[in-house]
Amino acid sequence: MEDVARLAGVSHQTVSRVLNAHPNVSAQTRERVEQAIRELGYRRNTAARSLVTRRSQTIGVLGSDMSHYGPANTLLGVQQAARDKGYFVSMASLNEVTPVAIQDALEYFMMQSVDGIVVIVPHEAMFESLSTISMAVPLVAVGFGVDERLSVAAVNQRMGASLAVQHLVDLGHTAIAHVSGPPDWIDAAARIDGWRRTLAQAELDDSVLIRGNWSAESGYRAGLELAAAGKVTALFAANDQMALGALRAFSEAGLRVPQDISLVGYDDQPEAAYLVPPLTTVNQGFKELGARCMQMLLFDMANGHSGASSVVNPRLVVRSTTAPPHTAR
Amino acid sequence: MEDVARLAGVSHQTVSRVLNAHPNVSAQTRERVEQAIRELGYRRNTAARSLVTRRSQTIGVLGSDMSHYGPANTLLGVQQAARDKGYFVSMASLNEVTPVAIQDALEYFMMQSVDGIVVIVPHEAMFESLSTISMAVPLVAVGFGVDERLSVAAVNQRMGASLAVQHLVDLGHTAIAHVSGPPDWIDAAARIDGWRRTLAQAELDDSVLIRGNWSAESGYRAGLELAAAGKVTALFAANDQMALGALRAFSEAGLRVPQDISLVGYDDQPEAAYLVPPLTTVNQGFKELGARCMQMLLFDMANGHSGASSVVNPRLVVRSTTAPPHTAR
DNA sequence: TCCCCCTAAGTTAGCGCTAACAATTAGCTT
DNA sequence: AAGCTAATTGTTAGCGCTAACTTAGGGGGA
Repeated sequence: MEDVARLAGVSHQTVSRVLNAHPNVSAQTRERVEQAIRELGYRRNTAARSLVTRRSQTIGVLGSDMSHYGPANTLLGVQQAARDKGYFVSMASLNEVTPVAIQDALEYFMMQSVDGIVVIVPHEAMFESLSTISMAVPLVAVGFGVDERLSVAAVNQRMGASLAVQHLVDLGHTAIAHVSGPPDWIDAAARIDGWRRTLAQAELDDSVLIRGNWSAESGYRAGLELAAAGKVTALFAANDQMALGALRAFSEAGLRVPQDISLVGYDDQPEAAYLVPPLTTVNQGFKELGARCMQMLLFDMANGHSGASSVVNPRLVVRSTTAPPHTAR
Repeated sequence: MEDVARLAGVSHQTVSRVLNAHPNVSAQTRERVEQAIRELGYRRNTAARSLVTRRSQTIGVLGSDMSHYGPANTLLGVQQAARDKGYFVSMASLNEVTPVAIQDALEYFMMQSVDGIVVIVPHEAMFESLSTISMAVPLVAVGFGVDERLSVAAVNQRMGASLAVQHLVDLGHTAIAHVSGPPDWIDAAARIDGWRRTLAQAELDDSVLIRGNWSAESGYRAGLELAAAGKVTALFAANDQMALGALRAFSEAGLRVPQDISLVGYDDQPEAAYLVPPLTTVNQGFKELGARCMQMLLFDMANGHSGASSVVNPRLVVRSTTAPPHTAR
């Protein structure tokens, strides 16, 4: 910085002011300094800066199940939003969701003196751990229910499920099944709940619930089961992969989609538009979720813990796997 | 640190010595200091430490395609290894593999003054970009071929493919097909090559190559195609998902696995053991890969750029989808 | 016994930056 | 024209740590 100052013929403090966009620098000086910075390829030393400002410009992201579409994309969304806001992202991932592992990971972030933490661990167990821990830095949890002890950013899963189911109801379906994710996943539970409530509101039967595990395989098995029973005209799958499995099962069983049975997925994975037929599904907007996370975290970092929540509304994407029941060819 | 020193009745430098495991501290003093640290819950300030030592204890991990099994698990492996070695992990992910995006991400890491960089971008295009860039900090690339300009840690994909194909050859198969990944992925190309070479060595035909895209869907289509043609008795799929798709296609086509057709996957994803029948596949050892990455990076960080390479050998996991051709029931 | 050396501490300086304050200049107002 | 304000720049101190140097106390060999 001293070198830059010398080259620009100013003091190091003026260079600092230029870098921090301080208002009281004349346009001419600013230009000279910027020129010198470019010329020398100067980069500010983060450590020195952190030492005096007492912020690291780093946020910690704690994750688990990163091989799944939801968590992986939430991480990407948060990462992108953080980078856009000038923050660095440090990550730690949990192999197992236990209090000890969580504690360790948080300790690791404290050692790094992160300015804030985002938690992407979509299990009920995490919520319990988190709500008993008192944190030294702001923390935003992704996907949990509203709770004043925690700042939360989430996609409204119940609404997403409602959107899907209501769409089927509106088309005239009266027997609508659901293949769910593992119920210890918060999102899976919320989607089951949304499915159930929407059916209740329409005074329809909610007895056909099949427990899946997110895999195409489990969707396939569910599809086979439903085709054999022949009791429903529509299926709401808790993710696109299970929908894909079901699609195959239906085709094997000689059921045409959507003429004989309608199908709605969840996630709007890129391939959803390219299935045959293209899958009606629910888009969760992970970019938006990531941006909201950062926004909340920045707010909490500025004003202290808020316990607020920010809910992103999912969007139904209607493609070709849904139609009124028993459509003539 | 001053507080700790006061409580332990020593100078702050002695505290520093204890924290850095300096030899010239008496056991008794060390104990007193450690006690004081525990009592006060003291944590060393990373920024101050970085400022004087000129290292950030942070490595940057540049990734892409994090929704795929390989990249995601490599990231996890590197992350774990880094944490074990006392390093923090900063991540940046690429939405598109272009020189500009790569340059931006590397610049971002330089701003953070990372001590080293790991690149997990399994595309040919990345290799070209990287080998023209000269880096200010050590960089280890994952999965590229050996090249003295780059330090590389990789799984020996050709060997993995060989293991799979040789296993089929040893069982007596003479017509062995391959469903590959997209050929701009380095791993996909290497597996094709391994398949081809092993067949050549056994003087077998390598004409049945089907280009897949990693998805179960593409494996399914390949399976259908092969079943219809009826020319091969074995299929080597470039990942487990495609193997899964093929498995279903074979079953639809009335082909029994392994009696009528043998199948080998690649990746050894957790679910591979639970397919029906359990899938013979190739295990890549991402933990080991991550550890090797860190080991090389640490070496390069200590001794300057090495251009060395470290190759992890994959392991064939024989389960139930492979058998000699045309086995009687 | 004396001196030297080795061990276990303490003291000092400075890493590169920003905040707070001080100083200078220019531009008004009266 | 004196005096005041505002805008711009410079000077100084210190963030919390480690490296390098300094000091104080014991042994052990001559």
